[in-house]
Amino acid sequence: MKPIKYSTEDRIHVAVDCIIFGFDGQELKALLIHRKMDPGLGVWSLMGGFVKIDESLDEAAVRILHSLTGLDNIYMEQLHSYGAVHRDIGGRVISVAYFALINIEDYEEQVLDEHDARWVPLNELPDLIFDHKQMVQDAHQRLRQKVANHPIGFALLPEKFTLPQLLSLYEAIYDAPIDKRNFSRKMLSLGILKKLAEKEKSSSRKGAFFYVFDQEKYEKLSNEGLSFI
Amino acid sequence: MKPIKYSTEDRIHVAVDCIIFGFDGQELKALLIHRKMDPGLGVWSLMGGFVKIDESLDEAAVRILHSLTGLDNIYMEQLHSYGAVHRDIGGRVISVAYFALINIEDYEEQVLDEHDARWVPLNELPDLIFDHKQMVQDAHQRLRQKVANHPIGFALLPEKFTLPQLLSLYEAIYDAPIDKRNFSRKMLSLGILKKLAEKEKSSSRKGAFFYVFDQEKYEKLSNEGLSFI
DNA sequence: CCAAAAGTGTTATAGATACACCCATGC
DNA sequence: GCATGGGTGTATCTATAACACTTTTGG
Repeated sequence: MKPIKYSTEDRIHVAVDCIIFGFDGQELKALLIHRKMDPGLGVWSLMGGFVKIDESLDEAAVRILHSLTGLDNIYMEQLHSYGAVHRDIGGRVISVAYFALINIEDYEEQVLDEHDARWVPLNELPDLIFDHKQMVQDAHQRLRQKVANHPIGFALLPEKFTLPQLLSLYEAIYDAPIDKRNFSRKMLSLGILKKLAEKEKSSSRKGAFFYVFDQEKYEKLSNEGLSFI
Repeated sequence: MKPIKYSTEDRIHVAVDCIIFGFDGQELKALLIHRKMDPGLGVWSLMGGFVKIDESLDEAAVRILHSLTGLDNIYMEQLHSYGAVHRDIGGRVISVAYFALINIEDYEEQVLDEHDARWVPLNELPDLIFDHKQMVQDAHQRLRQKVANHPIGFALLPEKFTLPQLLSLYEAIYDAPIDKRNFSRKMLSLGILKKLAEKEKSSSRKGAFFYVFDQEKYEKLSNEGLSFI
């Protein structure tokens, strides 16, 4: 770290807040906690923390996500920075929001209790502290845009997933029904899904074939912009 | 301002840097200055400044834009926050980048000299300080996405503009030729341009009709997403 | 044999693309 | 009358949207 050469005035707390999305097969959910510090102790909140002087914004986001979920190598993207003067009643804090997509099955029940955290469906959001509800809504909006053109939805599903599961995910994200014939034709025509011989048998007698996302094929194709959905 | 309740550790300089776009009828340009402070005095740079403790990020962006251009009520949008630990050699500084679209004719030559500023075509960018070149490239990319779906390109043109001018603008933004018949059909079919009786006569003998962007019509239509171009 | 979910094909429509000629005017 | 840029129409193709029946199999 180089010595600080700028004046020490005008330095500001910078926080990172994480909108963590999960999908349980039915609904799109966000991981919320009860805030563990004053002001606002106990109020519903996103997971967050201050950026340390010797870590980048991205590193802070990874650290904060890890501290709540125990997970690494998670899809994460910077959303927006929130900088209203009085957005945090504890003092001047600028917050850089990140959103993350995790496979909800990877998330341990026990960690939920340790952090007093809960998965909450997006259409049943309680009041959140500060501007966190706005952040969740902005993240949801961004997710909708993004999954339409980028293969990131898979991060919300297990590694092996079925087309009906993928369809349900998109319907949950858009909160709208999607025609399954058009959907599967389009998804498969992108050429980035690898069909497995194995079937998922728990949700129907017939069983649905598993697929995996083929990262390599995708990178070959995606010299910019396939269109999903 | 409420008293600071959080510890004074971990406070960080937060800067705003502005990518200011202009269009001279031919090329898309960015407004660059020679940096006026150490470290990096004299190096090509974006216009920027530290966020003050009692102003929001958006306010800081407006202030900084105004200080360089004298302009108010300018289209401006937050782009991204840049937070690598050593991105600024003068100390730990997180930068929130904003991009602005201005009508280059509104910008006074004299202000250029006062600030040692210059309009530089995007494909002739010199080396810029820190990560500013990345910021310009990210902003250009975002502008491309945005003008495809939102009526913000008009902010780069005079209030009254012709279809050929608008076409040139889009061609400059995408750095690609666009068919003028398809373009004007599509633009006009959106129903957000008002044709004036008056013609622009300086660039052709026949003259091209002026249009103005019809904000009201747009707001009526745009309960989400027209598709431009 | 039946209930439940998986899988599959065709038609209609809208939007995108490609393409070339006439028009109006100042000189 | 001619050079210059402005303006316009049509045909093709591709992508999307709408829509319903057959298949599989565990019980």
